[in-house]
Amino acid sequence: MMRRVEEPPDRGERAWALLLELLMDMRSRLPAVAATVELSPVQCQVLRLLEPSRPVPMGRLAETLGCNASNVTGIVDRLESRGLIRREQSGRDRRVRVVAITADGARLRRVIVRRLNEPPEKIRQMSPEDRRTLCRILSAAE
Amino acid sequence: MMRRVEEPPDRGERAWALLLELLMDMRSRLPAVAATVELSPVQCQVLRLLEPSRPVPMGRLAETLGCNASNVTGIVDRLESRGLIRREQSGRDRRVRVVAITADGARLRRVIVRRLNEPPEKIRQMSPEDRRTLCRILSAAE
DNA sequence: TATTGTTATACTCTATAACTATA
DNA sequence: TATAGTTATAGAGTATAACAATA
Repeated sequence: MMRRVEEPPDRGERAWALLLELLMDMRSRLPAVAATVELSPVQCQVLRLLEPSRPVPMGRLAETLGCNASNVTGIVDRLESRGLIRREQSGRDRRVRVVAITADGARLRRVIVRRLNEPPEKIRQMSPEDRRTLCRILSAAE
Repeated sequence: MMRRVEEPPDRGERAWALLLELLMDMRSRLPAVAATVELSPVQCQVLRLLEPSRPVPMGRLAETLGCNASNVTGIVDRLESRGLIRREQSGRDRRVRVVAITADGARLRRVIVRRLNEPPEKIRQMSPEDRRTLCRILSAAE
């Protein structure tokens, strides 16, 4: 039986395995950055998700974080008690509450985003051409 | 002043920003897979780190997980009480304890690895050529 | 009736500090 | 003295189930 050596059957397993490795390596990055601003990893993640002037409903936060809705209550409580975010009423549906970032929150958010965006060693060591190619592929995958 | 439009100054920020987006998206993947085998995310991660016949010292686990050594005690306690791993003495230095995976642990580990390795939608949708290129670039970055 | 967010509960993760046993 | 791992403690994250307000 012939084996096609040049192109083994693959639905993306190998590409994903390599990305997964990177993901696992980077798993301690968010906690590390969060610690520099005295936030927990999830709190940091929520702040990052809240673009200024773009309030997000609690339910959607739970979805994005992949956690139970009841947790969001506590996470938002703690961020709100530090004045970084604010709960607001959403127009139509009076059951829905949205979370908006405050001025203080936005300032801290900029610090967080800047630190998270600092590319790790592995990326910096790539050739400019590989980086461009990587950008093209990942942009297309959005 | 001339601006080089084709190649803006960049130490990998954009490539990293795109990867970071993907990684943040994938952040709920480990918890999801962990839940299917009734483990916590860290417990799942530890099991994944423990290749059969390759015991790992507690201290190195703490390092890899990016957490305090005292946490590893509890995490290892819970995995050990379920018979998935075993603490053993390390040869030379009698202060060091290594963690080895059991037969039961190895069986569960295979399930975990198989589920984690299932590539997500974004990867599957890439063209075979893009996937090959991605593999090449990421492999080189190891 | 179904849905959004909250509360109560129980367990896990986390860092800090103090401890033990080795080195 | 320094290091590897443990214990105690306190705060945060997590899921489940029961609940209030609204749809």
